[in-house]
Amino acid sequence: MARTKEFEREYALERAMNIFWERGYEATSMADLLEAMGIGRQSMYDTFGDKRALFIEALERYIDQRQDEYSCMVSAPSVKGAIRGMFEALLSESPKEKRRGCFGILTTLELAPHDPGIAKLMQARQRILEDVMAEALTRAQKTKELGKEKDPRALARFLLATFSGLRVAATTDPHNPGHRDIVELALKSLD
Amino acid sequence: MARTKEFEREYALERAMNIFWERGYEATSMADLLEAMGIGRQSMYDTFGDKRALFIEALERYIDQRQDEYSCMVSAPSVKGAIRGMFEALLSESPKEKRRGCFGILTTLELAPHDPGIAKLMQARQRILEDVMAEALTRAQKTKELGKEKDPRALARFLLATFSGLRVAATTDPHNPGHRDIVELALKSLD
DNA sequence: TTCATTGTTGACCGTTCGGTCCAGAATTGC
DNA sequence: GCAATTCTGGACCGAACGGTCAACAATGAA
Repeated sequence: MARTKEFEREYALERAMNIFWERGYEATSMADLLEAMGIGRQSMYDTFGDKRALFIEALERYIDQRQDEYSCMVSAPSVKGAIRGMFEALLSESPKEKRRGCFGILTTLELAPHDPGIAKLMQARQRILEDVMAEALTRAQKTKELGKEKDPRALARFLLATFSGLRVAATTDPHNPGHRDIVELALKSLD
Repeated sequence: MARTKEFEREYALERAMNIFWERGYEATSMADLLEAMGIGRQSMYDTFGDKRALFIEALERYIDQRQDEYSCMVSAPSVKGAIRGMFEALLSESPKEKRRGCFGILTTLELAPHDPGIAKLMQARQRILEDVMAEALTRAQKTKELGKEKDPRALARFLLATFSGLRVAATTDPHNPGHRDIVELALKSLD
């Protein structure tokens, strides 16, 4: 019994996510966001609350997307192959994609140290990711793909940390072919 | 034949570095900086140029300090011991120190993607760090501490990337004791 | 002592910030 | 049709932003 919205919430949120991802929270102005989202100022405040609330929705959307990606990959028959695939996918990104960095890591460093709410959010999401990978490695042990003397939880922590490090390295120097060394040495931990 | 400065440039720069480190570039205002540095507005513009120039000096100071730290450590007789020491030092930081994160990684993600000058700076510094570590590992090979079948350059890349990843993990979750797993698995690459 | 030079101080600049207000347009139930 | 409700667009808000300017204080060579 009232007027309908002229824009799609999900589309606008996707655009906002990309802007925040590219520039970080502080460097992104409301004007930037509104232009990218293609909506008016008031529509934004009515629909999402304020800048911080919009940011958190965008961040959660980003993490959901990444989590879906990785969960999907790791559910493949060969867990080792899937993990290699994750790393290879990063290596084969274009320099532009590498330059872009990781929205999650950026947020952890830019906001989490001063924003307990965001810190909790990132912690919780990190734990979920670790669980998914640890479970996959446990599965790999059952199929004898991974030696039973390995500690799946420790391996999951190690691989995810190295993955983060590789992300940072790729952002610093997107054209450096030496990053393959990082992947090969990281994957040796599975032998 | 003119008035002398009432403040010490190095002291003021150190303070500015800490503020930028804690908050990042965008979230730090000139007012924040001037208060922390304890100097007047005009003194700052006369001495350092503008906000960006001050930031770059602060960033270089930070990287110099870290580079001196690591260079000093890896020059110890046992290279393996020194590398373990680097990781252990991070693990034994207080939660507050861990939360603080790494100024270099923050800058790489916040500014480097849009600021070619800063990107070049970070790339060059990363390469120097890699060289220092690769040379130390080569030295370790000569003293038979490290097997001669290893690739020092690849190992240096891998260890530095994992170190970055550990830094990010420590920032995300400063109280997590599981980060030791990352260190132990990373150091296995030296066996 | 004089005077050119440099450092300090605080007022001031235009711009941009995130956020609010309100008038009017569009939609739906009656 | 009407009335109730919601959405939209633009004017507007005070505050904070990075940066400049000009008056004044300190210094040292002549």
